[in-house]
Amino acid sequence: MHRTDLISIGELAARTGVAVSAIRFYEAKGLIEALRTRGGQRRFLRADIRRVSFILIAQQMGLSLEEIGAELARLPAGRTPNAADWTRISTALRARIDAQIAALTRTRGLLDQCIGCGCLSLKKCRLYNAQDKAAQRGAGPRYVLGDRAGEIAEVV
Amino acid sequence: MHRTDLISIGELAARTGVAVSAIRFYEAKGLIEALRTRGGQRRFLRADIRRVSFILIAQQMGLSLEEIGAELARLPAGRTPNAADWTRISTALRARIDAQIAALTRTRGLLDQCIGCGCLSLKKCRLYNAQDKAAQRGAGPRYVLGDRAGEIAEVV
DNA sequence: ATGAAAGCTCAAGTCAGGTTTAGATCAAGC
DNA sequence: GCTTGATCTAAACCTGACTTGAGCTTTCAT
Repeated sequence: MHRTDLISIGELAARTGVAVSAIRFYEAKGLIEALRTRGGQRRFLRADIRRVSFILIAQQMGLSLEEIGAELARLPAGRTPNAADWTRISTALRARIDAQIAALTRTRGLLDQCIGCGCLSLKKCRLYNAQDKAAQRGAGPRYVLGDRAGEIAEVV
Repeated sequence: MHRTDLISIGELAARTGVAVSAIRFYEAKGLIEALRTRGGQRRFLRADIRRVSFILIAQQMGLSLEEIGAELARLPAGRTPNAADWTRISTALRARIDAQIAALTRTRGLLDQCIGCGCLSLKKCRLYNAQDKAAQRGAGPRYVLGDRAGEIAEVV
């Protein structure tokens, strides 16, 4: 069986469902590494499919690329994450999800009290004042609006 | 009682805990409106404190500024949201939060199955596939990883 | 040997939700 | 009247996670 050990960026992209540009981006960020052909094209190891998979899954769990990079960097010498690594990391992720769910549930409870109250007063509103915001992930910067709540003075 | 009807941007900022720059930003986005002094400085109605409060709370519930703007625009002639509006909107928000919690709970269940599995195979991984992130490039409905998944999952 | 497809680099653009900066002007207390 | 602090505008900058474009080069099947 002839199947080469090295795959092109296009193949890596196709097999992971990630755009070619994203793979270059990950490489630039140091999340993955590539060998080069004489002509300068990238060649990846098959194991990198797994590595990219790891990135995607971890990302879905809410880790930033930076955090993912930190996890990957912790592995010995460019090793691809294996089962043991995944267990360690996914266990940590579970805690994270638990916290997110708890925060949302708390918010929902407050919202229930708010429905029909209509106070819309920052001073009184327990919903607003609840410290835990729903930790939703998405595109763009999330500016944590932090501890300014103390400054909020009397509202109309 | 002398208390002016109109407040400066600084006072609005202080009373809502929002930065002055953010208030100008909201105005630019059409979320709030300001009168002007002869000299060109903004003057807000006291009711705008409530309006900004609405923005903050809705934001906390996960609405984007665009969505918030749409809600505000729906109110008659620059009116500030009142109790009835809030009830309507917060009821909708509750559904949204319910959905978020449901999604997270589902993910957590999958993660539990994943912990210790360590497959990291995009083809098999129900966690990843749950998110339904299909690869839309090129020909073929390759569900990522394609035919060589066995090879890839072999690390386990 | 050739022509299309895929790849390369580097710079810049995108979106959200703002903040920062610069230089000028306004409002108000003494 | 003067000074000080608040405000003004416009534009640039920020993070994160990428994408897009321009202009060339490499690879591969025929």
